[in-house]
Amino acid sequence: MKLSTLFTKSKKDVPAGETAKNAQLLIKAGFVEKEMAGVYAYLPLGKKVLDNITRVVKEEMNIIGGQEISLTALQPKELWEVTGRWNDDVIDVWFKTKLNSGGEIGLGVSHEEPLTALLKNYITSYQDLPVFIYQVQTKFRNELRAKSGLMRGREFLMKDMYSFARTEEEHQKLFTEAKKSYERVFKRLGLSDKTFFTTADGGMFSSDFSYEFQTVTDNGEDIIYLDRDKNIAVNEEIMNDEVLSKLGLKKENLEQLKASEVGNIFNLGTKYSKPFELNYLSEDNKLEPVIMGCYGLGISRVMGVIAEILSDDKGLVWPEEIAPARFYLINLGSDSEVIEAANELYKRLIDEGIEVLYDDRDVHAGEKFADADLSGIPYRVVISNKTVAQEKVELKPRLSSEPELLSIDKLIETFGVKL
RNA sequence: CGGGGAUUGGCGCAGUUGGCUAGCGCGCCGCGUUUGGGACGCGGAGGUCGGAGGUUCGAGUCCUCUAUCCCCGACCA
Repeated sequence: MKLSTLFTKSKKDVPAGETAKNAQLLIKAGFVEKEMAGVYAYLPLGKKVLDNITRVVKEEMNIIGGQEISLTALQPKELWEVTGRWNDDVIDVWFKTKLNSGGEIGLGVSHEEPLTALLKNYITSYQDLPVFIYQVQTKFRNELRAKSGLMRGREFLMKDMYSFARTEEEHQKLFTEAKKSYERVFKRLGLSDKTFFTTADGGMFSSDFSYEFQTVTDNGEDIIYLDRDKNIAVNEEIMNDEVLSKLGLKKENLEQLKASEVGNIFNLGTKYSKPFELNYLSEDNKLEPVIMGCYGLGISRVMGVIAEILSDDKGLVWPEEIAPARFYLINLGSDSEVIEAANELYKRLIDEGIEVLYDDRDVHAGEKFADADLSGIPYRVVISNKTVAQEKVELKPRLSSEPELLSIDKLIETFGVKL
């Protein structure tokens, strides 16, 4: 993509009211636009990042056998009355509205009910289980106070996966697989150093604990207590002596940290399968309730968290897998040889299947460098009189301050698609 | 939902006790000079001051109501 044709541009100022670092940077760099509190539109570069995060998540869910579907955002009241969760005292963040033809509907806050109901049409035998089903969808929650930029929205993108097992033991197996896949996701997203498996309250989903992936950041909403040696944490909401001894943790080894919940996985047991009568016939011809699990991952929130914690004073820093492009290509100056060389390299990179954002604008070097840094694209490639004279290009990783000169062939050999 | 702050061109802001054609910076358009870290000169376009009502000869400025945004708290399935 050429920057001269990209309709967005970076800003020098950000709204004073926007204090969350993630929102400030993403708005400044032209990745998102705020529509209202907790509701953001994604612009071309931001949409690429969001899609890339989604891609990584889907790949990992698919590896463990996740089957992707897409449920509906419009939810009929009747479905949620089965579990009592239509009641505003139970779920107080519904966006509810009426159909012109009569019924009452809500915008999906989560999807346990519809999926459990749906599976009644397909799960009848022990031979139909186990199964992982997931979707990536916009969720709507009427938060009293949206805040922290992308980290607590009223409309946000979430991957929610559900597991369906025959027995508690089978559920545990699925749970462990899902947990591992989450660890791979956070590793690929560059968050693993700061993300910890955390035991938390089961909330209204479960009478047992729930488990969260908490990424340490000052802008987080949760407080966790981390045992660095054991690499596990406890959410403040369940911190007490009983829980600690159950988890084998000692108070004196714990470090108090602020964190943001980027993922949440837990056992639903038969909480939903019972009311919806989602049963299967066992080998010995007995009707048994399906054991369910739930695995959430806030994709747009993760994007906010990454913007928040991986950035530096110059701007965003995207991990390679999710960056909007691999290279930020700059032509320096207006000499025709330079521009020609840069244009040629741009074409070559496209031919080689390397994503590149080409800053072909007629602006000063400083502005291009500043935007290159701000955008967080992993590698900056500069074509100038100097590089043209030596028949080389200049390469600089986003976080490095030392550019290196190398030939175009070497560049492509290093970064091109391996066939 | 409680408390605090805010709303003035696309963005960031200023606008004294009410007073004349509402300013500044960024960005934008044109011409020229520049070109390895957000350059400069000259000339332009663009706002009716969140909304509604009121006080007044006169309201961006005062009063009432209202909407929205931000922060702290509560909430967070």
